Amino acid sequence: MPHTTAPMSLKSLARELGISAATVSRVLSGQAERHRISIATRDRVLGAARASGLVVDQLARSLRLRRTQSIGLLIPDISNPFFAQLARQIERRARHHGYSVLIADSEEDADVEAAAMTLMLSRRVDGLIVAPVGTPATDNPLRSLGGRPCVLVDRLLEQPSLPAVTSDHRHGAELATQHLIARGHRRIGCVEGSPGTFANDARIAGWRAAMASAGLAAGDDLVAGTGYSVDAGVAAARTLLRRAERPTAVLALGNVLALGVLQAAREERIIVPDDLSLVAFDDQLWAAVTSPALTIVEQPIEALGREVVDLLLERIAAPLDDPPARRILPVRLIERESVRDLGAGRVVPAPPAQRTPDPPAPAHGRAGAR
Amino acid sequence: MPHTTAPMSLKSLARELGISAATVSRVLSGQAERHRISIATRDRVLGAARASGLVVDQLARSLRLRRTQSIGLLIPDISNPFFAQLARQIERRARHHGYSVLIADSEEDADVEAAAMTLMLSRRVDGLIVAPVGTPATDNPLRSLGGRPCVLVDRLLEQPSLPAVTSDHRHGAELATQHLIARGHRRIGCVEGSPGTFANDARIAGWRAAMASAGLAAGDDLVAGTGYSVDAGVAAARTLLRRAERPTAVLALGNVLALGVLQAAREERIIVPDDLSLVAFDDQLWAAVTSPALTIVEQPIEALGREVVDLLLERIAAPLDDPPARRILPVRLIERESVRDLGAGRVVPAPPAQRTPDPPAPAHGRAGAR
DNA sequence: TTGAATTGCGCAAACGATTGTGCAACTCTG
DNA sequence: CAGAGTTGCACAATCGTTTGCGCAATTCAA
Repeated sequence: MPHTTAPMSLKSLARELGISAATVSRVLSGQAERHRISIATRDRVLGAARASGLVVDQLARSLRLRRTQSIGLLIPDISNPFFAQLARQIERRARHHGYSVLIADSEEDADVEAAAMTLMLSRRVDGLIVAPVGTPATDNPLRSLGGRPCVLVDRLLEQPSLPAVTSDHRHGAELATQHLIARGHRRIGCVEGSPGTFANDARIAGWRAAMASAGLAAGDDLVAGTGYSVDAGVAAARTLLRRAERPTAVLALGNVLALGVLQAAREERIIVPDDLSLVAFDDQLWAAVTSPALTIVEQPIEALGREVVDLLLERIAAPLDDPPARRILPVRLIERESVRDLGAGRVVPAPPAQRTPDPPAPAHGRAGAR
Repeated sequence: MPHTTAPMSLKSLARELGISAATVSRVLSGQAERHRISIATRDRVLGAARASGLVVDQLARSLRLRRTQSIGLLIPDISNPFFAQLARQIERRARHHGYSVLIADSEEDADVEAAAMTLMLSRRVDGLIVAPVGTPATDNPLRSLGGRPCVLVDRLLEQPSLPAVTSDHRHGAELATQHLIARGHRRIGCVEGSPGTFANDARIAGWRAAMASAGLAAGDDLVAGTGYSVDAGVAAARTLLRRAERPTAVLALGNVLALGVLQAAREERIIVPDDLSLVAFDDQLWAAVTSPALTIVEQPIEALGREVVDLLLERIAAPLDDPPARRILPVRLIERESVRDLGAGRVVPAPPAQRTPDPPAPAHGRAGAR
């Protein structure tokens, strides 16, 4: 029978029962045995607590215990599907361990990030999971968390050496590039996200490595991009596609960027994959129904969430475990229809475009529905 | 100069300065004037606070103030792009007003929802924003929040009469249906999400109304669907597409469902929009690059977030404002390429096969050649 | 019958902030 | 120079829990 009006507290329950708050507290926290509370008293407390719908105040509890049973999550853009899914996995795993999650969106802005982090620390989160915007300034809270553990996710940082969990961005890019090279592509461009962030730069490095070991040029004229938005993707793709020597393939270092590439290609009347092959990062539900269905480097989002939470919780339980562990999770390539096989080693220059209707592509790989 | 080791508190700062915590508190909260703290003391406090990187403990503050400056957000699936965007807007607006957001994902499960809500209440959120899973049981916390305000979003509820903000789901469905009817469609199906949830049912009602006022049948044989997932969408679309009298158009009551429809159509070798027109709900970045680009009923997500936060904060500031306001925000139709014009008023029957009442599962849909 | 052991629980001090009240030490005023 | 007014801050209670310590009352042993 819920009292709609009663902001019942442990204290008031104790008063009603004519016993001390201490006893109620001990009963409710299962310490009845250890403190030799009589069975009778215990049952009376339990019964009354249930009947009144008592929920103990976590605020007061946290204050006393110096532990909030909550963690902070700092994400650059929660509306980016990759981070949305990651956030979901993290929240789910944390809940599984009895932790709540305080989420903030840094909007890829270092100041917002710093402010949000300070706020979370002032709310006494037990630990922090951060996908950092970039290398933090010296007065950034990331550098002096109040002794509370912090684990990075998706993006590593050199400067403050913190434990981290990411997927193997570099290898993902290598895989994608090798895939294209094996299908005869020689000029392969990159539409990048935010230069300077770890995931982005690692992917660029992977691309460069693969190109180099195939003896191919990987100059700056093959890279463009200024951020993880569709518009930035469109602009970058346009730049690349208008180069004198147009790439026959591009890597889009993010699924939102792939949308930009697709859109730019439409505008320029360039057919994917006939005139331009495309490999994108981060699988999404819709990646199988774009035209064409996208070949994708998939990150293990669920594993990322699980690992990062577990790692943080380990640190919370036993701090000061000095060597900041780094877990790099494997990625895999999902082949769909956005890559054209140019045949053995031949570079086929793109023909002057002319719009052909979209072929009724048959369904292929299923989007990663978890 | 950040003390990496100092968990500085207002209290300890006061001790260091040789003054009382009361004074420090008053200075830090800008009450120096009102309490006639001398300029000298004020500056000494401010300086020391800045130098030591002091952040006041919000836990203790909240306990004393009986106000946490935080709100809870309960979402059925944060990885659904619609809710992810909504969450972002809500978090952003709340932050703008100085509130933090505690997010939980109910996974469309009433028990998880109830547990999460209880947890949030025990963490003393000042208010709650909920997209409810369904009509809550009598012992659901939604029915007896501890006197704290709660605003629903996206989904209304009849039972506990709470203020709410949604978009005009019903009118959106009417718009979409009228759009199709105006283009000559007569058999228009619905792929629904979770029957019983408000948004879903309102859309169905809108569809029925539009069909009825055009004198068209809107029977249950034109509706299918069991949830907001791609797989559910595929299954529902398959059911519809295999009916003896196949619809010439379908409404997908959610963007993820549209992906399912697209996929099912591929499998059945039915070309969109040539053989089947499609209108979906909730615009997404990728909706413009699917094949074909999707005609969409768009919800004003930013406005939804803004309104729901503002409404909640009003309630927090001045509770007991009895009439539970409901704000219904307008939607609009974005025309793209997934609807075919069948010509003025001509009823183009789907392949006029033999009239079989509800065949459970005919072998395979005809190859939609025409 | 008495001292020791056991049982069952309450007292009170934290945790770290906020705030109404009080009280010295000045500064005026006449 | 005495009383009144002002200035500048400290005291202590409070928010709701948790927990070390202690103390009555009962039971037991001798």
